[in-house]
Amino acid sequence: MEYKSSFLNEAAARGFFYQSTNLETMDEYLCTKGRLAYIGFDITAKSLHVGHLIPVFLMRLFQKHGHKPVILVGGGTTKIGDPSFRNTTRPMLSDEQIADNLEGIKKCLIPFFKFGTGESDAIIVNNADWLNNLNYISFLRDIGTYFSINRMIGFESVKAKLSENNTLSFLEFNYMILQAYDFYKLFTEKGCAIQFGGQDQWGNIVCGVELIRKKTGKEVFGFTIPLLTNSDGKKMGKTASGAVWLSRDLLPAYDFWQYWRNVNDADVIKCMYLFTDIDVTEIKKMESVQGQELNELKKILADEVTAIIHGRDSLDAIHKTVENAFSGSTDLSAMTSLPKYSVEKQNLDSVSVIDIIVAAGLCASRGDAKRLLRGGGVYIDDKQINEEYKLPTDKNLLKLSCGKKKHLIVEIVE
RNA sequence: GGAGGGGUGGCCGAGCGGUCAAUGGCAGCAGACUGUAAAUCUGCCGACGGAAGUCUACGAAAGUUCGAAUCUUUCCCCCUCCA
Repeated sequence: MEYKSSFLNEAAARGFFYQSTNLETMDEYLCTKGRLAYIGFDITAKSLHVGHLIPVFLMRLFQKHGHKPVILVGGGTTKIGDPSFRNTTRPMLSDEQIADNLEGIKKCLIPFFKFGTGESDAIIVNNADWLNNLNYISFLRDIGTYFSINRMIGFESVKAKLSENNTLSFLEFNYMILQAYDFYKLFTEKGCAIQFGGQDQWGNIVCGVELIRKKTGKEVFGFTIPLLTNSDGKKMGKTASGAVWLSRDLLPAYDFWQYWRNVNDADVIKCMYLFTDIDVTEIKKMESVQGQELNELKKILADEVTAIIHGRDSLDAIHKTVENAFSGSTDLSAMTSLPKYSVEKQNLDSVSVIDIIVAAGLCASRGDAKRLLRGGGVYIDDKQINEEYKLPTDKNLLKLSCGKKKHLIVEIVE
């Protein structure tokens, strides 16, 4: 389908579009540059992770097409916790934790946008600014009157929670109303007439659209992104061993790059569309690539995503490390992106490989490290070692590997 | 307020006095095969210890018992039905 606005065309072509309210009018509306749209992030951790990338990249696209992204951080709503499609209640966070997380998240957002006061410069707003000081009675009279419980319990997100015998607390039930209120605030105070969100946010977004219509008689728009899953059905961006963080304090650029280098074959093209700035027509040409050659695409994908978040400068070191670490090269000094661990020469007798593995955080416990070693998962300079192995005394650099992908440079110092 | 049913390892879910560090599934880790992919097969999967073993753990606390995830009491939490 062809849209009038360049933004919708590209968003749809790249796979960002799931559903929207009044598509035609919104399309028309977006033909004028400098429109505002917002998306909200809860601040439950001190960094964004790969799961947040889809909305972030959508916003980036929005800015690319001359519009103004409004990033809403949920300093207020995080205190409530969005219950949509969750079966456990979110843990309550203290004010200090929230403030701390907020700083971290802001940092994560910086590489994606141009911030400022210009027509299409992104801004960050915090809903704590208007939610924290709400007066209960006047809020109920002013806003609560527009919400019907009958209607709210009809929303899929609520129904799901109720039918699975989970408790939906009144606190959580209010999340929807507050999110609608956010939209209302941003519309009336900043003229922001579009809200983006994940597919699971549909109900919450529609609530906002309705609230604004009832209160102001104006039409605003909601736009949702499809729930993207891996080829194996898991939510995209979720890895098993914890989230893939965007903050470099939590995850070094090298590991971030590796995450993308290792995506499933079936997901490479999808990720190209969503997470890179590569032109749609260019990606189209890549769609025919099959089999082993996909590895090349994975490298491009990894490069492009990493460049956006960690800067293009970070790629050099990563490439050098990868070329050496995965080719059996013995040039350990070239693998600068690998973590390092130092051992003093005089301690060599008392320090075992297991000690190093645990101290460097490659295994969670000594038992874990031992099992790994027994199972043949530990290598020194690419040679599998066994329990009798002693660290050599005649070298000053060693490559210690746990499995084929996790490497550590062991430095023996005087 | 009343009656009933529950709370077990990251999750789901068995066990219902010793053989239980706890079946099974999922997730995870490693090995084989490959392409740093997927699928498949094999092994591992509480902590400490070289090992024997020790410790911690079946919602919390007390108790019965030689011995408790399993029995009793109290407490906390969740669910269902009734009012």
